[in-house]
Amino acid sequence: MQNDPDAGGPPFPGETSNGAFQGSAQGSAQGSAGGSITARAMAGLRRGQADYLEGLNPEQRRAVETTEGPVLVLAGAGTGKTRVLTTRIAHLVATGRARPYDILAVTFTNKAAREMKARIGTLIGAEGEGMPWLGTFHAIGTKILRRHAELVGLKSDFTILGTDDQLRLMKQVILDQNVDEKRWPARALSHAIDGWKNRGLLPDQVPAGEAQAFAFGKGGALYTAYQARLATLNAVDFGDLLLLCLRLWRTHADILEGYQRRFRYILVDEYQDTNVAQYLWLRLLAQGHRNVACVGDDDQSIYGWRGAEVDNILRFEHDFPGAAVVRLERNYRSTGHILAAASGLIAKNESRLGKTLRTEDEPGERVTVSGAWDSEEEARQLAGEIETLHTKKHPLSEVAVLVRISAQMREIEDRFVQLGLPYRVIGGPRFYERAEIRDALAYLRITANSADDLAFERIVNTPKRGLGDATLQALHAHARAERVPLLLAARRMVETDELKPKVRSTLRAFVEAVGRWTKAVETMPHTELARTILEESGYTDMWQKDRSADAAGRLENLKEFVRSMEEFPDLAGFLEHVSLVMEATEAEGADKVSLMTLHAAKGLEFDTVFLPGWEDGLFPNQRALDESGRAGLEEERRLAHVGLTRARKRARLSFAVNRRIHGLWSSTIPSRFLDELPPGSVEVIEAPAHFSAGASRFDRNPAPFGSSYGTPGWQRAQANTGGGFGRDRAPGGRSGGPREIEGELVARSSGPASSFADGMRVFHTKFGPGTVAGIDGNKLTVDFDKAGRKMVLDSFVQPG
DNA sequence: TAAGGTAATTTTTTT
DNA sequence: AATTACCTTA
Repeated sequence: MQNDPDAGGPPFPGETSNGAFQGSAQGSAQGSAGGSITARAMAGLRRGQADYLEGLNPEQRRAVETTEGPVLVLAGAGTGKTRVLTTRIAHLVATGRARPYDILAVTFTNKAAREMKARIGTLIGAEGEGMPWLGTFHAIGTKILRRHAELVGLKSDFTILGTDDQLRLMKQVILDQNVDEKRWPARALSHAIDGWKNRGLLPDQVPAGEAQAFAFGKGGALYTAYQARLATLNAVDFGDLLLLCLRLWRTHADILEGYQRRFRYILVDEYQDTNVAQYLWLRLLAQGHRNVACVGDDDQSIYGWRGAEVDNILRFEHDFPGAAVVRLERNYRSTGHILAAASGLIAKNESRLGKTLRTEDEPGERVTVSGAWDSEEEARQLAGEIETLHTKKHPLSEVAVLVRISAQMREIEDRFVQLGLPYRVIGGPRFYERAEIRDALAYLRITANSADDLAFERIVNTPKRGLGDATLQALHAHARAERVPLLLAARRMVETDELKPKVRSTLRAFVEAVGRWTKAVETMPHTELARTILEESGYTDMWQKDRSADAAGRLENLKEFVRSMEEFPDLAGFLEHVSLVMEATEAEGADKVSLMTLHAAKGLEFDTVFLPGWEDGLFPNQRALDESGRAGLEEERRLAHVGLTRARKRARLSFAVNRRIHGLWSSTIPSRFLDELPPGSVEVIEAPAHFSAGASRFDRNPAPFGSSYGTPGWQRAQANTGGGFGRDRAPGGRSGGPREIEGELVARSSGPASSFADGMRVFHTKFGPGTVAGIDGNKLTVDFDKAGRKMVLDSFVQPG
């Protein structure tokens, strides 16, 4: 790698393999009137220009051409961020400043890495191996760790654990340390450890107070024990892939220096999403040549809840003194009104570096806001509108519905199914996360590596063989005492009389089967081996016998799984890929509506975007507010900004006045974000004619929000919907018929906030009779005769 | 051991 | 409402 025979080429744009210079000259010849072709080409050459730089705006160009020293590129939504990144790499290579393998380019997702690879491929013609150091933080971390595994106490073929394996391991550790798993569930502790790892903290670096706050003061001990277990299994979790790099570099300065020297140029995508560990990782590497370019957008930081530090981007200039800061503010995606709405909203955030997106596109349609009686109606409305668009030849693949939480998807999907509207859900449980795939993987893992205890445990009784808890306990005891893997322990125990005859023979059959498969690794093609294993183990049989609805789908997934193995040369190669790239390759191209969460939508764009559920509590999400206060609100606002900026031509916001939350109907008020939108770019839509009869108050009374949007009337409506509308809507029926809403509102706003009082006897449809014990706005605390003390919404309680 | 019932628990998600 | 984890019982 250090000595590349092809590396000596001169830094001369005209001679790069893609023919950039020639292409430019020809292009000019076509459109040029005069005879100065050569002169102009030479001039361009002198300035180091090639046609990959053409079409960049001045800021983009600066971001590409400022190659030396630290650079922070603040790239707003739709400003050509990826283009800048890829062009920058092409530029570095084309001008001879670096060879592809001198450049470290990190992304967060495999998808982003893949896209960047493809785009660089078309720019400089170097495919695949051309950029060995382009990848996700974790992929590159893995690559580095495999080279120096022994220095951090691992073998170079260590396995990378997924989340479920992690949890399984944590459970064992908890058991070992005699911690009550009821009080301290494995999930919580795993999460804590993840958090520490995200902050770059090894077990001995965790602040003592913090470590003691977990598991009766044993937090630190558990972390240490967990790491020890990982080491004995020759395994790492995702956090380790970065954390152990840090440890390696801190303890072996020579190795660090090697990497610092190797990476002449460093590029980071989505910098606003980096956590502390990633930040430290980068900072160590960047100490060498200090040519680090970070591209990000503080206004699109939406992963604070999983450890991303917006601060990293906010203090870049402080960390890298003398850094050049380039702002990309010209948006090439959205029309004027959409951009104005998004900008106006995000301007309400206080902690931001500040950018003002602008466009030279036409204003276009205004962002629409519409209300619905309840979430079902909202779904009907939205689906109806999509159908209308579709009949007007709007491709469905250019329509997206972005929701705050996945629970919102259900009603929308139901409606789509009813109408026969083709749709696809993006995100959700990943292919490799599905139970059947993890099971199949576990079979392959135990076959490839007989010491993989976690895999063994997962499938020893899947399908059910009668090897339950008791058997596993015995195996564990033996394995621990002898310090051998479970499979080996099992192999020994079937030679003794420790186990009951029946269990013994089943276990023997299982152990022998695994042995057979392991032998077959050498002789049998790996896809055939996989098929054999799934067949012989009875695993496919298990699903074939399963009568549940999704069994067929699972079998289909298994087939797809085996098929996907074909792309890899052997079993080991496949397993390596799978541990890091946990995603399915989705069939693209079909004309379908996309349905996803706002988080999943980052980086995507569509002509038309629907954003349902803009209600306080849902969006901004109450929990985010409760847990992170103002910072939480700002992150929610950034999420709204991300949602709006996904739209090229049309953005449609909506809210429902009643929504089912955890199965209970609650009345809701429109999101505060709606009020923060610049009124000039917003159009409030009144009820379309196709509303189902009587379902909407907009039908009979067209103007509760109507043209008076933003006026005191709107404000008042907002202030009162919570207490006002819901009351008429006891679950199970619309008692009393339609109301004159406007009159009701006025009356309400001057009247008392609640018609309940402490000590009043009330009746709740679900919890039955009870006594009011407290009132907080529209929430009542009620001591129910049967159900005990509950917090309920007054709309479901009747005086009684 | 495994099925079946009950109680608890609900954001966002990548690697 | 729906999923899921846990606990009881056959």
